Amino acid sequence: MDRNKGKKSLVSGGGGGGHGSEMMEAMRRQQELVMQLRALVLPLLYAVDATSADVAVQLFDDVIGCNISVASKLEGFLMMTTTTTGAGGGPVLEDLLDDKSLVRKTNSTTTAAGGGGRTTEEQAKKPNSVGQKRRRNDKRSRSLVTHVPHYDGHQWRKYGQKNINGRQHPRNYYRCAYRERNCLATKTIEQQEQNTGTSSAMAGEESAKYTVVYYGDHTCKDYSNSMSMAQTPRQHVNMNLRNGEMVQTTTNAQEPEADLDLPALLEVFERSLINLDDWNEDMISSSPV
DNA sequence: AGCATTTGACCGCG
DNA sequence: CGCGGTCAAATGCT
Repeated sequence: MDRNKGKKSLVSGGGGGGHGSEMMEAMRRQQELVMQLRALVLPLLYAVDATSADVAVQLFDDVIGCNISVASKLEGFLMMTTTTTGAGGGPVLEDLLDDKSLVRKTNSTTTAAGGGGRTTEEQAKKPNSVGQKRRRNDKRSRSLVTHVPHYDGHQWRKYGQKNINGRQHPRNYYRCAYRERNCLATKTIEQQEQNTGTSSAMAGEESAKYTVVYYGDHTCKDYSNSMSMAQTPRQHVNMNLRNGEMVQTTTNAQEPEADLDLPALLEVFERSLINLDDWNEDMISSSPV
């Protein structure tokens, strides 16, 4: 069957049912573009003027916050409208059916003395425990290359690190910090191997590029200040550009969501719908720098 | 003391 | 069977 699994059928012609899907894709694309712009601008701006860069961080954060908030509500709205039969709206619901946590581990496994000193006898004792690992869904993944992989406006928690064969740098696995909030968004960050010209060794650290691959969508609530920050002083964002990572320890995650008029929003977006024909979901934006 | 990160093991898929 | 993704206890950090 010509299901939309194999290819991106929803962005091809634009005919038929889902304007909402196109709008979701437009929102996602907007997120990616802003993120790329942020990753491109911030390091340069910080090298010049830290104060202006800080303002830029707030602006970027605000833009992304608005975008994600709208996208989240739009997705919820689409799921409500498509209901069960899903006349033409299918892909979102279908993707959300990835219930990996349905089974998890049913065994108690109290003897799991995991971590560093696990003995070999214990792993033989529990063949069916330690949860079901399912291979990541490769569809709907969005990747980008950036110098600052942490400037995506979200808060992530690292849950794994793997050494990929034949690569210098390991691959880091992150999940949304609000995974308990049914947010299944994950991402992987992997530093690209660069053949440094032996001239400047520290340039490798400073201008290291990272391949960030995003999986899933953020269905969590508002992650931070979102769109009502014009009045709030908001906390400071610590940025360690030397290490290439941003330490952002926000604790105000309990901000309620703002009310949005989704029908009006849909109307606005229908009037200015972005053309998505040339956007691949696998776009590895080779930013030439 | 609580939480995020680390890190070895487990497991599904190709 | 090996690789890659995830889990979860241990460890480190604040």
